[in-house]
This record gives sequence, C-alpha cells and structure tokens, in this order.
Amino acid sequence: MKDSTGGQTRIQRTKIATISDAALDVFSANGFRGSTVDEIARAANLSKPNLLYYFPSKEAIHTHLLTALMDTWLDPLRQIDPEGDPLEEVLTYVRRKLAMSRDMPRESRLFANEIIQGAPWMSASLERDLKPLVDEKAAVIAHWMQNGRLKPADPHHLIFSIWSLTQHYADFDVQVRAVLGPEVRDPFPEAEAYLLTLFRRLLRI
Amino acid sequence: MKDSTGGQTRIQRTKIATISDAALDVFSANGFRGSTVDEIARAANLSKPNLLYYFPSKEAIHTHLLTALMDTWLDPLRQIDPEGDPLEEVLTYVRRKLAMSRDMPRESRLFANEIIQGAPWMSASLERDLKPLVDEKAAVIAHWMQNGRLKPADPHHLIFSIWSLTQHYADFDVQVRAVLGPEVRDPFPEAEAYLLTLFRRLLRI
DNA sequence: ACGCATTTTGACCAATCGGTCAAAGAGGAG
DNA sequence: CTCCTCTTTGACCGATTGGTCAAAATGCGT
Repeated sequence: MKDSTGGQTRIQRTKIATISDAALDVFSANGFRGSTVDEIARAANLSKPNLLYYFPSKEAIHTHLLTALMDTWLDPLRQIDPEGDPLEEVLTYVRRKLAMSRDMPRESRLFANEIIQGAPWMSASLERDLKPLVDEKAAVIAHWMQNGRLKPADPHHLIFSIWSLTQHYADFDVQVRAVLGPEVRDPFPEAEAYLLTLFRRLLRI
Repeated sequence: MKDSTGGQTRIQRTKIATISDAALDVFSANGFRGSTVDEIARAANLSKPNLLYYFPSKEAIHTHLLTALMDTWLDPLRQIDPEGDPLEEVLTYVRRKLAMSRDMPRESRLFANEIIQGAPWMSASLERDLKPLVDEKAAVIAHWMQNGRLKPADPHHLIFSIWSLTQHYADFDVQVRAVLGPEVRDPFPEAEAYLLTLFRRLLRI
C-alpha cells in the first residue's frame, strides 16, 4: 500500500494535491488570516476533519504552499547565464517572469500577500535563499555593466524593477483590466511589448 | 456642544481620527477579512462597544478609509499638466508617487490588499473615478509622443509601470530591505535615482 | 472472504468573531 | 447645582473559528 514516492499512498498524493490547489485559491484571495479551514475544505470538496487528516493545521497547509513556491519563484533568476548575451539574458528573464504572472497568478498573489503583510513566515527564507541569489546575479549584471556591455544602472534596483513590473500584471490584474476596459481581452501581449521596450532602452548600449 | 464641522463634536472628531489611524495599521497589515474589530479597538485604546459607537460596523471603518484614500491616491496623477514640459511632468509624477510610498506606506498597503484580493469594495470606484482620469492623462502623454516630445511607448502601460515601480517600495518593503541588507538604512534615495534614470532613458528623445 | 491499515465522518470543544443593549459615567449650558 | 446630551462600559448574544475524537466506512493484499 505504501508507495516509493516518499512513503505516501496514491490517495494521499492526490488528496494533498487537491487540498494544495484549493488552499492556493483561498489563501491567494484572502491572505492567511483572512482564510478559513472550512473554506479550503469546501473548495477541495472535503469535510474539515478529513482535510485535517492530511495536514495537521491551517498553518501547515500555508507553509507547505510557501516552501513549494519559493523554489519555483526563484527559478527564472537562477537561469540567468553569466556567459550569455547580457541584454538577451535580462530580456529573457523579463519574459519568463511575465509568463509566470500570466500562468501562475494565484502563486504570485500568495507571495504578494505574504510580503505585504510583513513576511511573517518567509522572512527567514528571504535572507537565507533570496538575498544570496540576488547578490550573485546582481554581481553578474554589475560585471556586464563595468565591461560596457550594458548601460550602467543599479543592479539590485534593476532586479526589483523586473519583479515589480511583471508581478504587477498578476497582483493588480483587477486594476489593470478596469483601466484598460473590457475591449482589451488579454493585457499580456501589450505588456510584454512595453516591458521589453522599457528594458531595451534602459540597458542597450 | 455641536460643532460647525459637519455636525461633529470635538470628541467625535478626535476619536474618529484615532480609530481611523488604528484601523489603517490593522487593515493594511492584515487585509479586511484578516482584521478584527477587537484588534482595532485595542490599537486605538478603546473598548469594542465604544469603537462601535463611532462606526456602525467593521465594514464602515474600512469603507471610510478606502473612500478617503482614493482621493489622495489619485492626486499626483491629476497634477500632470498638459502645458508643462513632457519629460519633467512625468518625472515629477514619479517623484510624487515615490514620496507617497515613503511617507504613506500603510495607505499603499491598504490599497494593495484591496486590489490583490479582487477589489471587492473598490471595483466600482476603479471604473468610475480611476479609468476616466487615466484615459485622460494617457491621451495627454500620447499627444506628447505624437508631437515628438517623448519617445513613443504605450501610455497606459507607462502609467501602470509608474504605479508598479513606486508602490513596490512600500508594499514589498520587507523584501527590499531583506535583499539590500541592514547596511542600507534608507532604500529610497537609491530607488529615486534608479527610477528617474529608467524613465529618462525610456522617454527622453 | 478475511483482516488490517487507511480514510471519512458527525458530533463536539473552547475560543473568538461581529455586534447589541441597558445602564452607568462625564461634561457643559442654564 | 441641575438637567440633558454625549460618551463609555461590562455583560451578553448567536455564529464562526481552528481543531479533536471515537466510530464508522472504505480500500487493499492475501
């Protein structure tokens, strides 16, 4: 009955996935404190005690989601290649981050909720995982700029601006659509064109 | 005992201000659903029934804050002068928005929480107040670009990018400080220099 | 079909939620 | 001081919160 994948049964794997998906819906829409276990259970079509059979507590579900997310979230940044073409590496990073906003808006909002509310669960991970990675990639970018392959600009704030601009289209989706009006079905093509223009003009020698 | 200012007593004015300030602390840190009336009352040094003597409900406090905020929030955009120097008008808007992130981070987070969670209270105001103003100013900017006084770029997304980049330093303050490290006491001077460079390179002919 | 581990459930718990109410307290105009 | 309005409070309400528990139901290998 046990399974090779981390000592989990087939049912456990599917139910945990179902619960995670439902919890992502609820947490990303209401934040941790604004979400209830009943609501997650309802979204997962499970009774509350049944849900708490798979996760020991509401906080455990939340932590599970955040730790799983952190890796996915940093992946595009890790892929920046010091040996690649500087401008193209940055623009590819922008494209990847914007694609994540388009394809994983719930994850983006879960992350945003956590940070806005002071990162009570993730602040340790920010120092331990995020800071070193950003420092490393910022050094790569700074090196490119010193070699005259990119126009100079503060590398850390460059990375901040990429995060900010791309995640905006997921986190503030309601506002973007309200301003653009209903005739704009999909803001992302326009957004990508604008952002690529922006970073080309900022960085291109 | 009554006062000329909208039929409010002196005590009412000061207590309502105290409650609003406390509620801004709580709502901006936890979102509407994640906040409790008890917590706001505690932050305002009032008993819960006393607080509910000045506001009929938790929702009324929240609505009060949001409606008051909407005006303040749109003010810098309103100040863009069609007769002014195009680049300087945009850069001044950036400076004003960044100053608001520095001086009113709680208001920024209150707004961000509301939008991220689908704008359940503000979506009407977004269509009624925000969209027309943005369309008007976007037309001004488009006109500048057509006259060759700014480099061409999508005006709506230009405005989005200003919102996104400036509010990031309030809403994601924890992340910014975690990445920059404790030796950077105040990220805002660096941020302003970076953002002004960014928009100059994007728009300057 | 058996037997055992896994899964699901309804009933239940103390604590907290938003909000009410009657009564007590405070403060100023006459 | 007196009276009346405004302010404050403790006690309380039903509903909901996160979480528990024993018992029932359901797999699943043999």
